[in-house]
Amino acid sequence: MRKKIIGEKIPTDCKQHLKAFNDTLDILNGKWIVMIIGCLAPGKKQFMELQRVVEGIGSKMLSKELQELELNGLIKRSVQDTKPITVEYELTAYGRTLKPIIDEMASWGKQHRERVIKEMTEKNDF
Amino acid sequence: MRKKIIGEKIPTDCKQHLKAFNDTLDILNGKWIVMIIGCLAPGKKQFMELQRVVEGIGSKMLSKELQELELNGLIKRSVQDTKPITVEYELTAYGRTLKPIIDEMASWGKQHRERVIKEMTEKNDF
DNA sequence: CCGCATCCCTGAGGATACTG
DNA sequence: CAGTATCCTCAGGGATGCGG
Repeated sequence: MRKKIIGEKIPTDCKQHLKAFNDTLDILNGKWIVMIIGCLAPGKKQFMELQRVVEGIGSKMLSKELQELELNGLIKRSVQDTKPITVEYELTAYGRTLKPIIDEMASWGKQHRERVIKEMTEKNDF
Repeated sequence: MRKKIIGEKIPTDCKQHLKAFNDTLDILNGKWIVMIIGCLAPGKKQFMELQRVVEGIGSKMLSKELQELELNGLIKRSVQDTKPITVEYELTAYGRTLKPIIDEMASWGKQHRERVIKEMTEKNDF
């Protein structure tokens, strides 16, 4: 069975814009994806290191998300033939092109959170 | 039970950046959310109009997504006391602040799709 | 160390039917 | 017209255990 690289959420061919948006959304949508990207941003890391840093993720999910990222060309996997085999993951240049989007979303989310909290305290709604 | 406005995907308080990102992601994540926003962009619409334009969505989902959007202050709901009651939905100014993000994601997704397709045809991988 | 296989559970989302 | 209620499905994701 082929792996899904490009999502197919939209049934009718309405609005390419939408399809394109959903492609991006699908990629960023994994529960740990962005955290992994963030952890990989400073430099290459091994599987174990990632699992320790991302804390909370199981090996299954980590491996799965890494595969997805690799399929999409966002990270590079390289096997080192050390004693017990080790594997290094690193962000590709292409992977870094996601940063502006992630940052913008984070920025919007930050001000949104502040906005919501302000509203709540004003209305004394809790 | 209180409605969820701000997501709580991240357990430990690691990285505010991440939390902020996920707030935005949660909002945009509904299957129909962006399509609804897109349909509302040109101007106000009624429930039925939306359901017709978005085609494929059921009334349950539409109503649920609209409520979420309203809770987040992205759209405004106004009841008209016409013969059989009608309701109008419209994007708020705040809701429009999402446009840059949506556009950027769509743009990235578009070039990503092209990139993937190009790779596939090159490798003759299918 | 790096994963894959397996089982299980939860929640998003669809179908359908019903009210004001 | 504008929803709400109910039931059902299915894929995302967690826990655990095994093999190279």
